Amino acid sequence: MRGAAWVDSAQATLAAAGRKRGGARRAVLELLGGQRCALSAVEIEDALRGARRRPVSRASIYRILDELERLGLVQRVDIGQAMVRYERVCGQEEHHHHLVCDECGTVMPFSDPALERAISSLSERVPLAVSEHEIVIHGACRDCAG
Amino acid sequence: MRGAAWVDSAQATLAAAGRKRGGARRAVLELLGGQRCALSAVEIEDALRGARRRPVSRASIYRILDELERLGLVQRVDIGQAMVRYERVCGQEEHHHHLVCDECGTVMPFSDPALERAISSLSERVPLAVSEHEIVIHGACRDCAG
DNA sequence: TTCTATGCAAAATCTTTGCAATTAG
DNA sequence: CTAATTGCAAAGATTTTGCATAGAA
Repeated sequence: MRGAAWVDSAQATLAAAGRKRGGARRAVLELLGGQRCALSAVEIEDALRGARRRPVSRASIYRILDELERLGLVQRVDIGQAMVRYERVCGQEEHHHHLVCDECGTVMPFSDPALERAISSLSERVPLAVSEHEIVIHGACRDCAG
Repeated sequence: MRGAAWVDSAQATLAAAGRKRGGARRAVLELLGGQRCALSAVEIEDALRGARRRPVSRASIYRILDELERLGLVQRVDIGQAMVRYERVCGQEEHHHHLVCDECGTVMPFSDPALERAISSLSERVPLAVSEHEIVIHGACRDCAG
């Protein structure tokens, strides 16, 4: 699913849930739609204030992200720094995990079929009704490793 | 490595780094030594105040955890809730990951050789000098799933 | 004595909530 | 008109820092 398609589908889901269309939420949706990887609330606020987009107050950003998460349109990603990040959910075809550079904080996506197989086989043998999983690989990126 | 052995080895590492022995740090070390899985700073504070242990101020807990992490004696574990947890590092033989119940917040350890193989093979093909990895599986525990 | 360790209080972050004003349907 | 949306400000929660005192070597 491309970003624009995700925005449309998100708007439809929101409408079906009885929500109205506000400018703040639209700005957040469009930003996330153009994003490949996870952003924190603060990064979203800065991005919306910086560019030619509509500035959105931080409280609204948190409320909007919370609602999008409840509707399954974005997912929380915990990759450290005691901060929550969110990224859009696009179904299996874009399922991925994260590489984090502990030096500069850069986050990159990756995916690996063998890893997914190992996880899904494991999920059946675990004392938990598994809903999702998250893999974070830490290290030094090429720039920082020198 | 058992908990007591880890405490001793941690004390030795601290001494080698020129640190002196304070009561607050000792209490934190002994608590972590007896722990199988990750604790947050607040959980550590509560545990130390509650039991017959020595109460330690929160600021000291953060400073101590930070130092232990720099010395490689504990590692941060980011399992969500926008909160950092720490657990002792015991070498490969106790390497594990985490199951998190999103309902009640319970955290359980697990390990899986197939998963580790997939990760280590992946680590060589990734644009990052990998230092560690973290896997979190979310879901509902048996109590909460009903 | 000298440098580390610690507690307390204040500051800095990140996140949530209450309330009033605005806006979509 | 009615309910959802939003911003602002205040409250909460987690983490960090400054400073003075206590403690170990």
